[in-house]
Amino acid sequence: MKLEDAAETLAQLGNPTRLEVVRYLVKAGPSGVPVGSIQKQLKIPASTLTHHLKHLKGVGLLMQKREKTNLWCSINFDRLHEVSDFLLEECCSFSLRESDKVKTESDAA
Amino acid sequence: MKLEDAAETLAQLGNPTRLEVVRYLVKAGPSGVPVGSIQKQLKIPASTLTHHLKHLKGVGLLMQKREKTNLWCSINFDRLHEVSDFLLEECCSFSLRESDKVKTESDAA
DNA sequence: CTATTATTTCGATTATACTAGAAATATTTA
DNA sequence: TAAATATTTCTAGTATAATCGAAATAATAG
Repeated sequence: MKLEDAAETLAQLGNPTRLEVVRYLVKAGPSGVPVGSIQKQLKIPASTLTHHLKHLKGVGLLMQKREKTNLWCSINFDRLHEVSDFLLEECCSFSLRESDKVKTESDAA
Repeated sequence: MKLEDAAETLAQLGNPTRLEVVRYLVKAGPSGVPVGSIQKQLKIPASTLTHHLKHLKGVGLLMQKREKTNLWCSINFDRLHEVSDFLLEECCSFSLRESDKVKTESDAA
């Protein structure tokens, strides 16, 4: 995952309203829930919710599928894993050489 | 971890410049690096960097320790783990009852 | 076609974030 | 004290995001 994609995805997760939606969708599991149910359960105004869902969809965290009048929403678990992994990847491989950690003569140049 | 704290932390991670800093600090490992090294390596203007470091510190992702003229920065790995865990927690426990997933008569009320 | 339900678009307000240059401050060394 | 290095504060321009009511648009059922 590219850093900029990760940043964009994290930014979308970094809004309390959206994170609440994500959490709700995670709990809902793969089958998902209709937009209207999210709206009523979490008490988010419809237009606000649509706005946020568009954001989540934009970064690939949300999948939608229409069935009759309902638009079912579900989390893209793979995507969520990718982001989570990005945060921790390389956590255990401290690869900077010591010489890069302190200001050296060449730094000053 | 409370949802709002998680959201705030994710929001801070969701800026490309800050995420780059975080990645750099993760690579640097527990011993960390001075502010100036980050600034030169990543080519971030000093004032911009200070600004971002303050944000990271604000959500507990960054630890700082002065030694002579250098201010050493290191990642709070535990904090990073917490956020990462938040994203995935409950991922495998789909706890919404089916009755909550579809609009019901009581929904309409 | 009409009514009903579900969702989106529009528009406007308000707030907050990113960026970085210049000047200020701190800390050490000579 | 003076000089050098390191970091922060100040300030300001610019951009982007969050919010939500009202109206518009789908989609279906009768």
